[in-house]
Amino acid sequence: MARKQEEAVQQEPATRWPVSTAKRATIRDVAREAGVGIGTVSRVLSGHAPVAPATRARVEAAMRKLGYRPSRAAQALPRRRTNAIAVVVPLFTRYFYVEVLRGIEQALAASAYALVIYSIERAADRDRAFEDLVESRRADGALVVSLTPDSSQVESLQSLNLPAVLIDSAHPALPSVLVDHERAAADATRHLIRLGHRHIALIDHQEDPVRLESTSGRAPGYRQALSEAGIPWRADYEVIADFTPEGGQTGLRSLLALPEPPTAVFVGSDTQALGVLEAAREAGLRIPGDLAVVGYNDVEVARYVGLTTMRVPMREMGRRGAELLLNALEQGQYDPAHICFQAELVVRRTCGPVSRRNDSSARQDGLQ
Amino acid sequence: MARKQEEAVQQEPATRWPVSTAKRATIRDVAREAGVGIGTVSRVLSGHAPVAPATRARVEAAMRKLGYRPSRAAQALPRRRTNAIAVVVPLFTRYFYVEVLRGIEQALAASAYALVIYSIERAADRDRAFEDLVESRRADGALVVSLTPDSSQVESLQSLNLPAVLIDSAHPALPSVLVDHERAAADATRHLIRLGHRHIALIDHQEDPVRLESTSGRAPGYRQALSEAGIPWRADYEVIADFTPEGGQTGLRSLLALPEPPTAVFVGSDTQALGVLEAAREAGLRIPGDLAVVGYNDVEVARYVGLTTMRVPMREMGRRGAELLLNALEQGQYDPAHICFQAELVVRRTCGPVSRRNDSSARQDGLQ
DNA sequence: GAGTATACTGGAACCGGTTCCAAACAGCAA
DNA sequence: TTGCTGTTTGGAACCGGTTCCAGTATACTC
Repeated sequence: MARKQEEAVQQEPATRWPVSTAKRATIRDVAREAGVGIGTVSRVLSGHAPVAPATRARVEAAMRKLGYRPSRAAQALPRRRTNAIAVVVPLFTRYFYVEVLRGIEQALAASAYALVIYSIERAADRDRAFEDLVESRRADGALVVSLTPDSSQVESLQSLNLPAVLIDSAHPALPSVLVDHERAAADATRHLIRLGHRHIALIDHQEDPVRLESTSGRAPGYRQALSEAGIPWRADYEVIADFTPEGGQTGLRSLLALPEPPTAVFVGSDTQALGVLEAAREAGLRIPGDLAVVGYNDVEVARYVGLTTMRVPMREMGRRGAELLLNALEQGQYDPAHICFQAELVVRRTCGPVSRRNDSSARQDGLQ
Repeated sequence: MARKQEEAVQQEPATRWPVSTAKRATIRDVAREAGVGIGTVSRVLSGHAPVAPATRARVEAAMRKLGYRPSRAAQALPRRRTNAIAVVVPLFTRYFYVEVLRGIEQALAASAYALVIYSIERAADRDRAFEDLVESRRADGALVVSLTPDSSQVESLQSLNLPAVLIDSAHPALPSVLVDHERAAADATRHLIRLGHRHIALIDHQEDPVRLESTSGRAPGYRQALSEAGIPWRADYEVIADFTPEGGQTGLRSLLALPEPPTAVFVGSDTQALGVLEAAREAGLRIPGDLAVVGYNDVEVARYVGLTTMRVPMREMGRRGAELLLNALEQGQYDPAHICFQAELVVRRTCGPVSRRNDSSARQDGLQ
């Protein structure tokens, strides 16, 4: 009888936080205390304009004495900038997005910008986030991950003078950082072909529910690599499955049930690939002997599981996107780049030559 | 010759974003357009005070015509609130923190609050974040994850009237949401004891670099369970390793090198437990036959790998913490709770009875 | 000693909202 | 018509900073 995760609430004497005690000191209080004008205090704060050393010292003493802290809200108004950057990101939990966020965070850490997150779980959120972002001018710029704003949204961004950079999505009017998914998929498939495989299946996931256009490009790349090699494309070798290990698992099961099961699978995400490995083990297949598997993304555990996969430079993408945006903010104009990263094949233990018969046809390393 | 992940930059005609074109319409513009006073426009916006239907319609028409959007920055000043909540979170990449964030996000999605993230990677960041948070009043409240503010920080939070809730850490003056790590560790160890194990090791990680006090509680719980069962504690069975799969791997290797290696390991994190499983496989140990493993957290892949582990309700913790904070903001006073969640043992495939000799002593399910 | 930079400084005006007070107006009873 | 509520409305004052202009003091030149 499993104990439920009950939560024990320990009551304590009610901790009222002082509802309206100490009023914060304002710039005028400091000015009075130091016997100077508010302009002088402001100058001391910003450091832009010259202030006599003696005066500066008096003002600083007053600030310290009063525990003065400038209010960002008040600064934001005349400065016309919030010193925050908004990130619009779908499906917070997926490794890919977390990694991108991490990269963004790294780039922003050095700057003075705060990070405001808009998480999108459903398509409806998407528009709400854009609304809020654009309307409220809560941030000075936006990073949009894996989401393509529609033209009216791009228009409002522009008319509001709100610079935005797309990461893993594209729009002609906005700078973007992307991965050549199509080429990556082709490379992954070519690797399997070079290993001698002719029966190569694809297990991919549906596009994210919030991403309106499907630009994944994995299927096109896969097909192209096949056709290059003169391998006929087979509809029954292309499986769409959930973006979960279980999805991959059922995906592979259905492939193994075919009259002529594949000897290799290219899986559109490592998350699914983990399930593929599990299903293979469960079916008694030896990897890579009986089945070769290539994943996609290079998730943290992939290295550990020994999964051969296409490494997508997720963190770098975030970093680069943030840098682009910071530049734009600084310069007042876009760096007009569309930066395209290439995924890199990482060979590990889950793929090898097609069978023991022709093991001389290729070796596991030095292939690229 | 592996192709490096080069980035191809495609130049495009410089996309200058209009530097200072359309000035945003202000509330005064709307008032003029609609032929009313600014007060009336404000009333229409807020909906608080009564406005004659005809007037409201005129104002709304004017707003639409001018594309008017109220500025949050301007609203924040007189309202004395920013409608944002700050989350101070260490080590963004760890699954635990991402899950907590996810829970927070869920709770906040319904509210009108934006989410501002302060990510802490080094101890120095911690104070900087608090400084910024407190000083600048960028948010109306704060959620602090796994970090214990020092007393001066708590003081400034209180003197500034900034409500804060701690998640996975505690302070007498602040509400908190935590897990009973000690009990959880004891439960995990007891489970192994009940399976008949007497040689039980602990592999744990150092405290997070940014968390000053070490309140993990895993070692104490482990030791307590041992002593309850009359099993002598052995220094060589307690290993501290990096918070990575590799850490777990080397941890287990060192345990296996002992003259009397353990038959079971309780690992302080699933991340490390994955490495433990790998090291066991590599050493030719059968799991759970030769080695029983219990992890900690119930990371996403744990289920999939079949890892028996203590489930920590990470998302719930985030959600609950955010709710506490939202309540505090709404009511102007703290819900004075210290909420304590219990971790739950999730039995999967990585632990079983001590050896084949006494396999009748316990069964894998129905143990709790 | 007058003339003129130069270095500081004070504070009004402003950013774009909210709030509140007083005024305008409508409706109704006396 | 007058007096008295009650509803709407206008706009000044304010939130807490920044900016800029004008003014004062000091220094330097001739």
